Formats: sequence, C-alpha cells, structure tokens
Amino acid sequence: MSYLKQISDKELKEGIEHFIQEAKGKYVPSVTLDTVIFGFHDNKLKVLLLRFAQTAHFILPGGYLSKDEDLDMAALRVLRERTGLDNIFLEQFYTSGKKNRTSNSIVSQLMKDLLGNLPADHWFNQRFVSVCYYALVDDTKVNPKPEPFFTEFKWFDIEAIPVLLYDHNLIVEKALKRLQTDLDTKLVGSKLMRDSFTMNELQKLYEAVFQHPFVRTNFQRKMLSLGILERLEKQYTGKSHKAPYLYRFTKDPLED
Amino acid sequence: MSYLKQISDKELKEGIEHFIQEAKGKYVPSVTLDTVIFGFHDNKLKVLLLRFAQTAHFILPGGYLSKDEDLDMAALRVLRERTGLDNIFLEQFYTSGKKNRTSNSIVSQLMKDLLGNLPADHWFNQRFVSVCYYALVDDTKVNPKPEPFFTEFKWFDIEAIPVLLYDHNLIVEKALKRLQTDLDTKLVGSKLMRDSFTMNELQKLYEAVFQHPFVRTNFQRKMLSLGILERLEKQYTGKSHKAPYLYRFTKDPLED
DNA sequence: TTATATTGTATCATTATGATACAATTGTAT
DNA sequence: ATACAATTGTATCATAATGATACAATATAA
Repeated sequence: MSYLKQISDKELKEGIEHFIQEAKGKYVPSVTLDTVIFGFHDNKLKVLLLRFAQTAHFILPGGYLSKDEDLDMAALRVLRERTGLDNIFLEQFYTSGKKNRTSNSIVSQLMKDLLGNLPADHWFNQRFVSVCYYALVDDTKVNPKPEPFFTEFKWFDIEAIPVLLYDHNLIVEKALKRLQTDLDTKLVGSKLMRDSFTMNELQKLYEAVFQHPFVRTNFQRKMLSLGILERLEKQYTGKSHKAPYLYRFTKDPLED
Repeated sequence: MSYLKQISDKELKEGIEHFIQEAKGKYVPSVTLDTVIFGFHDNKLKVLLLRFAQTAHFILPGGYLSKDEDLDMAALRVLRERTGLDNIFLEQFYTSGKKNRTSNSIVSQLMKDLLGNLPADHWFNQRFVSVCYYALVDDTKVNPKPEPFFTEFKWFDIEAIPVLLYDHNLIVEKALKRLQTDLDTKLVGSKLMRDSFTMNELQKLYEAVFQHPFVRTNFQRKMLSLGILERLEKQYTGKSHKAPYLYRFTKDPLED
C-alpha cells in the first residue's frame, strides 16, 4: 500500500544527471505527461501520489513523451512504470500550459542545491506543457517501481490531498470533475470496483466520487435499471442482518 | 464571408523562411495549437477552415505557443490573428499526439518542393503535439487577416467538411462532440446566436449541433423552463402567419 | 423468542419528457 | 369581408424518471 526508500543526495544527484543525459535525445522537448491515478479502497476514493526525493512534498506521477511514441502510449507506459499495471483504463482530460506553472517551486530550489546554478537552456529550465490523464485502477494490484526522483508513494483520500508541487492540485480537481461526468455517462464504475461487490459498496463508490450521499433505495433502483449489473449469490458476512446480494458488471459499457 | 489571395511560390518561400527564422527563438518547441471555430449562419453550423497556400487542401486555423505566453492566451491570440475577434468564447477540449499525425502529408511534400530537402532537425520536421480549442463566434464579425501559409478562408457546413490535412477531421469530430455536451450542460448557445432571435432560430441551432430534429412544442417548453431566455417584442416578418416572439439570453449562464 | 441492523421491494407524489390537439395570429387569395 | 394556409403559443394527456417513505424479509446476537 505504501513504499518508502532512502536515498542520499549523492545518489539523487547522480540519478538526475544520468536521467538528463538520456532525456535530451530521447524525449520530445517541452511536453510532459501527468496522471491522476484513482483507486477505491476502504469506501474512499484515493489518488496515488509520489513524494519528491529530499522534499516533504508530493507530486502526481508523470513522465515524458518519447520521440517515437504516441501520446496515449506514453501515458500507458508512464502508468506501467509507476504502478506495474498494464491494460489500465486511461482518459486524457486536460492540458496544463500556464507559463509559470513549474517555476519558482521547491523542486527548482532542490535542483539548484544539487546541481548548482543551471544554464538558462538547461533541461530543467525548460517550459513544460503537461498533458493530463486520469487512470482507474484496482489499487490492490498496484506495485510501484522505485525511480530516482521519487522515494515514496502513497494513496491519499481525495478529501485529504495535501498541497502538491506545481499546479497539481488544480489538475486533481479537474480530474475529479471529469471522473464524475464519466461515471454518469460512460459508466466507468467497473474499473474501480472489485470483480463482485454489494450494492452498498457500489453506492459508497458513487458517494465518494460525487462527494454527496444518495438515497439507498433510489440508488439501487437506478443502478439496476441501467442493465449493466448481474446479480450473483448472496454474501453471508456473519453480520446480524439480511445478507446482501453480490453483483458484477455484465459487460464493459465502454466497448462499442 | 470568404477571403482569397494569390501568392507566388517565391513569396510563399520567403514568407516561410522568414517565419521559421522568427519561430525558432520565439516559440516553445513541439507544441502547436489548433482551433475549431464554430459559427452559425443560414441555420447551419459552420466551421472556419483555411486553405493551405499552393494546395487544394484545407486545415484548421492554428498557431504556436510563445515562450512567454500561457497556453490559453496563445489560443486567444491565434484566434485574434485569424479572425480579428477579441473576447471570444474558447474551450480546450483535446490534445492530439499521435507520433505520425503530421508526417507524410501534402504539406511536407510542398515544403520539400519549396525549400529543398530539409535536415532532420529542421523546424518543419519537428514532431508536434497539438492542443485543441474550440471557439464560438458571431461569424458576421469575423474579419480574417492574411498570413503567408494561408491564402483562403472559408466557412464550411459541419455536414460537409472536406478531407483536411493532418488529423484535423478527427479533431473537428471531437470538437463537435464536446460542443454537444457543452450546449446541454453549460448552455453555450448564446455565444452562437445573434443578440435576439426567435425560438425557431434557436431550435435550428440545436438541430444543427445535435444533427437531429426536435419536436417544436417540447423544445420550446424545455428552453423556456431553463430560465435563461427573456421574451422581447414580437417579430413581424411580413409572412402570412402568426408573428413569433423574439428572445434573448438573460444572463451569461457561464458566469458563476 | 425477541431485538437490531440491514436489505429488497413496493408505493405514492412530483417532475420531466414525448406526443398530440387546438386556438390564435398574420398575411394572401378569393 | 371571408376563407385559407402557415406558423406560433399553449394546453393536455400518457408515460417515464426521480424523490421520499413504508414495510416485509432476512441474518445474527442476546
């Protein structure tokens, strides 16, 4: 659920220098990708964040666009690198391009401390436009890989996202808004639920995404009327009340 | 409504060379902007397209991102340059990033013919990621400026868009889909209508955007129930039937 | 057996939507 | 004047969707 690695300034500096060396020829300049990775756990909507090495601050998982790579492929690769997951549901939802969105940040200061004063045309002094995707994942299957810049990953409740680097708080907000409409129109709920679940669990997902309660009986009627759920056997939990049915999503509503 | 200019190969070549000279220091590499400019005229939804000089092909109005410019500002500037309009309604809706989206096109061939074989790292051989905006304008007020690459501009009915250069047909399709949802959710209709209009004219707009008819009486009931229209005096057209009321949008539904 | 929590379903009122009817109005034709 | 055609504004009816509430049916604990 969480990963933590210690790294020395020297290791970090070397890692960064090595990265920059490689990046120059490999990546399309000026373009980054950021991903808002949503999971659903403990009846809460969660977002995966990375702690930037040597700082107390978190950041969205992101990456760069290879010169020979489609943008969507790059987003998938970034997700694979960060979460170890393939076949992820991904949607592009926004491109962030304010001119000062990454300047004057703690990261710039850290880079200066580690690498000295960088020339104006240095990789890290580039202006980046960031194409943003959101992903829906089964967070129990996420198995993140270590990477020089990031020494910790952590799932945050959507209601308790800390102050993030750059303009990433804004990006998370936009991702949530898009998730809300997609949950209604594209019925992407299946991507966040386990294979089978109770109606109550599904309701908790909707309440977490929309951040308001639903009337239980009406929610159930609505969901069943959509024709996307299949009723399975009952789930006996040992609790002292009627056992709920389990459901699963019949077919993927996204397949056309 | 339409603009046409003749230009010689020599003029075009000089124009392009001059542009490239300027562009290198001025613009963020790898990033372009494309705009789908919608207008509403003759009860049809129209899109403004530019003919690429020396070709028979049309293209979306686009531009580049200046190094000291926010992305949204760049989109506004591009629109101002192309249409002469300020205070335009603009929405970012998609970022196009397939690796080959601009290669192997007629434009590449034209550039080769004009400028000779370009080095691999030449400005025009860059790979561009394009951030796409759509705009809603009063097309009677559009007063486009000439520009070296483009020698003709023309409004096309959305139902009769020709084959465009690059992936621009795809971009127009995505713009239309987004316009459909925004017309429903953000009620952006006011941006495409003249100041006052009849209910029938408004219905024609909706039918053009959604590309299907609405039942007149129910459409009227729905529109009036939204509480965004103000009824004005009747419009006597001299036609032999009841004169319709004129309406106007009360307040901008987008102002929060 | 009783009590408690929760679930599945039914019901009713209200609102939204689709389909249709019809009177009112404007100008033209007779 | 009168009849007519075209179109508009509004009403009405049936149906569907939604919000609010009631209640019987479990499943286990006491």
